[in-house]
Amino acid sequence: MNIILSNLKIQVNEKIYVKDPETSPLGKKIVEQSILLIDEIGFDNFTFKKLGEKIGSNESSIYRYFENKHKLLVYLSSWYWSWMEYKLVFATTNILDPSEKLDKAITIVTEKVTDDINTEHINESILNKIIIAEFTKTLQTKEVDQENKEGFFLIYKRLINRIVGFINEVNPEYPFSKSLASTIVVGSLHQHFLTEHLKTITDCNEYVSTTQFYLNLTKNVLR
Amino acid sequence: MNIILSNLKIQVNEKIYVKDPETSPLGKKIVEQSILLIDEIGFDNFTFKKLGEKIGSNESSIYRYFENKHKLLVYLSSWYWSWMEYKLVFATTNILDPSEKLDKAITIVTEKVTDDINTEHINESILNKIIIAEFTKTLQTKEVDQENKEGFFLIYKRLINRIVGFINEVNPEYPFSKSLASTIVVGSLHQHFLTEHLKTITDCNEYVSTTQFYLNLTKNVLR
DNA sequence: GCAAATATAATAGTATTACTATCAATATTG
DNA sequence: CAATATTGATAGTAATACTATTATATTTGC
Repeated sequence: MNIILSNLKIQVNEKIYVKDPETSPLGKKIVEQSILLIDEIGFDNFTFKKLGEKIGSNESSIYRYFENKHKLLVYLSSWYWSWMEYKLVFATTNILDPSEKLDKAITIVTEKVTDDINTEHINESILNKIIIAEFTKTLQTKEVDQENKEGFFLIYKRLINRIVGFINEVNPEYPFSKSLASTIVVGSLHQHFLTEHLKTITDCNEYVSTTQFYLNLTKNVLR
Repeated sequence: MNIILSNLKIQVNEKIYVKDPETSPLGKKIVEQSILLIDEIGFDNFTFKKLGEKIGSNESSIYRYFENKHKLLVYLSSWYWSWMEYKLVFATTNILDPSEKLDKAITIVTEKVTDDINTEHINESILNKIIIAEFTKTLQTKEVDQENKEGFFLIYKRLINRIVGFINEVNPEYPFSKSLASTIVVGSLHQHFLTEHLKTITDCNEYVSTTQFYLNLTKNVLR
């Protein structure tokens, strides 16, 4: 997987950016440092001015890559889910047993993320923290229907539907495969959040993982 | 239940507001109309200035009730979960069979909400739409740990823990009752959101309800 | 019923945000 | 090396998120 990923450019819908940040050093710096800054101060407090100061660049230069900070977050999310999709595809390729394949998939999307050294400018571990803390904000806006039409969430929906396919292989009779898949993916983000901030309403902690909870849940639901 | 609720004041943590909006006509108007305005334009576009214009009142008057719009949203959420807790408590009182009680509880927290005519100035149906679209924003801020310490989310956590109690009654061996309860409550909000905006990654629609999905899931997980 | 206290409205003002526009300086490329 | 594209610097605007002050109502307590 490593070799393949190192030669692979994660593709993100062109409508999300003004100029593709992967095509220049400044663009890459914007992506790299925005991840660190959003993690540090939170998306709500994040501004292009602050990012400009952090990277020693002008605010107006950042606007040449992204229309606004919302689009930047959508970009980071798309990148994350696309990267996650690759991990999932490679981890499940050549596995014939449907249950084993589904378990692998659930493990990939629910476990804690470590940095992928093949992507120079992106720290996936920190990006994962941002996704846990901020992902639903990309969806929960008044513009969601318009942005959905423009394909902003295609990669995310494709990832969910890959898991739906695995669920259907395990139990073709189960009538809620889509809801189960979306529950696993977005629910595990929430459980990670609770583990960090509201420990009294989750069982997940350093000893019992979110992955265990969802593996157990899925096994029981589909048997 | 109606008679009881009509005499009942929903209690919200005092630290959330500057002045209790329930104590004056202006306060009630702020709560009533903020629900309508947030639903209309979305929380991100909502400002106290716009609310002031809507209710024919001055911006500065609103600041005497709520420090900022985030606190107002936390107030509305607390109110909502408190109201939900009453519905849950009354719906489950005197039911002896644990499974039946849990099913009732799940139904209450996952089904679509209709207006409660006992609360003059609050339209619960619209408030439910706001909770679906905006609730996670009350948690997902950099200040979550501080606000949690101050008790901003107590009512919500108490509601989750009531459901945890019901789950434990049905199956005391199940090791993930807290994660299951939080998954049901926040997950059902997400399923309602998907039903409205990203229909391709949910099975819930006008014929198959979110409630059915969670009743089925819980039954299978706990048997 | 009136004085005192409280609540609300009106106005003004500040710092920050979220941009857009223009032009100069610097790199890149053909 | 000239043309082109990219970045930086500066300035400017409208909106946001407040705070402060003072005037005007309204409520309440005696």
